[in-house]
Amino acid sequence: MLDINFIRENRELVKQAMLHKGEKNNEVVDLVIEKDEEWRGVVTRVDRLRAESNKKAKQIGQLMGQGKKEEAQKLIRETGDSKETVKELEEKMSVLAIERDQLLYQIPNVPDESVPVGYTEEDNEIYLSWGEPAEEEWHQPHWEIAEEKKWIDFERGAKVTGAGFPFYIGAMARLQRALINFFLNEAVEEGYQEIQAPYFVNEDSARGTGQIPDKEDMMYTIPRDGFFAIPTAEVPVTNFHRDEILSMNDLPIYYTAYTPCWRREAGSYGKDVRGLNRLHQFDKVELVKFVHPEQSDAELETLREYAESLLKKLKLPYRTLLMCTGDMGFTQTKKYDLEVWSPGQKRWLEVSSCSNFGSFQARRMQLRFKNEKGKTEMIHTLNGSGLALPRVVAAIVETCQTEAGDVIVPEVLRPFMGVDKI
RNA sequence: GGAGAGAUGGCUGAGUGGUCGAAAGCGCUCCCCUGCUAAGGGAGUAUACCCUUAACGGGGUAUCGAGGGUUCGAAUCCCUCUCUCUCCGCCA
Repeated sequence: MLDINFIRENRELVKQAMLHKGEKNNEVVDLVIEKDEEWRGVVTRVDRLRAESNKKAKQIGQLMGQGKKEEAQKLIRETGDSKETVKELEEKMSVLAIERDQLLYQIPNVPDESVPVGYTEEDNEIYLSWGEPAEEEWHQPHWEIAEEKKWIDFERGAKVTGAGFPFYIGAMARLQRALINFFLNEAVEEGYQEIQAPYFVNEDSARGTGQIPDKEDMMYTIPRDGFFAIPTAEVPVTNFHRDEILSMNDLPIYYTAYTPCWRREAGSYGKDVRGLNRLHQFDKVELVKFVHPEQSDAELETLREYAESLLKKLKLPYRTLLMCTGDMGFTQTKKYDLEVWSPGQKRWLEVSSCSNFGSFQARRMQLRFKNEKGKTEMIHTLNGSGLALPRVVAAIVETCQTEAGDVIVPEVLRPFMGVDKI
């Protein structure tokens, strides 16, 4: 969420930002400022009343200590009338705070100045392209190749669990394991600390990274225990430092984690969901950064460059999009999407999304650090995929297939695969 | 799953109804002393919010695992929950 004081001082900027992100109901900005003013008024009254009764209680304590029981009794009789008022006001105060926060949660992060203003994916900017997308007609979509080679079993996955939960078999299972190892090794080499995270999180964590309240439907729930199956490692890893105050010397912190990801993907059907394009369970290696606010712009660029380097090493043609204001999501200030070329489908597939969240997530999580002046300040968080597996697998299978039908294993994966072709 | 013990500031640890936001020690920061890494002396050292100030600052409120209750007054008493530890059971 945004800082209420920032909103107060930048009312028009925040309203404008909401319009740019495609949120038409920007009068919530005015409402939250009104609500905050009301809340502050009540806080002031409560604080004053409590100060009075604290003072009296202290006097009574002193009198009791000196043995002046009768004088104390007299004072005790005088109290009590303000007690009711305090109680009423306290209730009002907490109701107002909740109402204010609910409004606050509806206000998205403000996009960075460098982000193009736009409302559909047409408005995203092609930031750069790498490699020559294969155009030959004989390239098959990966689901055909996988079926011929018996590499992926969607039917049995559907029988055992449901649609979108495939089995990977033999060389395909091995390829996934190879990619996980390759991605983790590269990340560690780059200076990210490898961590293994829980696959379920509680409600506070889901709120910390912003899945709740705005993207609640994306997650699978375990209601009996109040858990959510993680939709991305971003959730447990970013929440790792929730409610902490870090020292400036700790920064920057880089983490990488491999986890499966579960997404309900409610309401998405059609040709986009064929094969590995969109699954309910998939594997991903995630990258998370905690950085000094002044560094986050530069850190986003190095994050993007690192993610791109993985595609280069796999020799998969890709392009990088700078997402426009309307297409980049609620919590981000700036976001790049990396899309790999799928020669069998003749389309681009998103395999990574690198985002800067500024202090938006940190404020929800109360994740702070002591700055140069010894003051506590919100940290900036960033994350990116490095990378999401299924579409990379699809791209490898389609791109590296020869006309004869073999799939040539990318060189960097051969140490993990043990073979040159599958 | 059953039984018991516990949760206090960066850490260790005192505190069982009143002047406790909290002793003491350690750590850390600054200053003093000392002619050289040591030792000693002094001061400071949580977080959030409100009011006030141009600012430095000042005043106030809340927080001793979380939430609720009793009381003029709660770290301290009562209730609920969470977590940690020990023992038993079960188990990859």
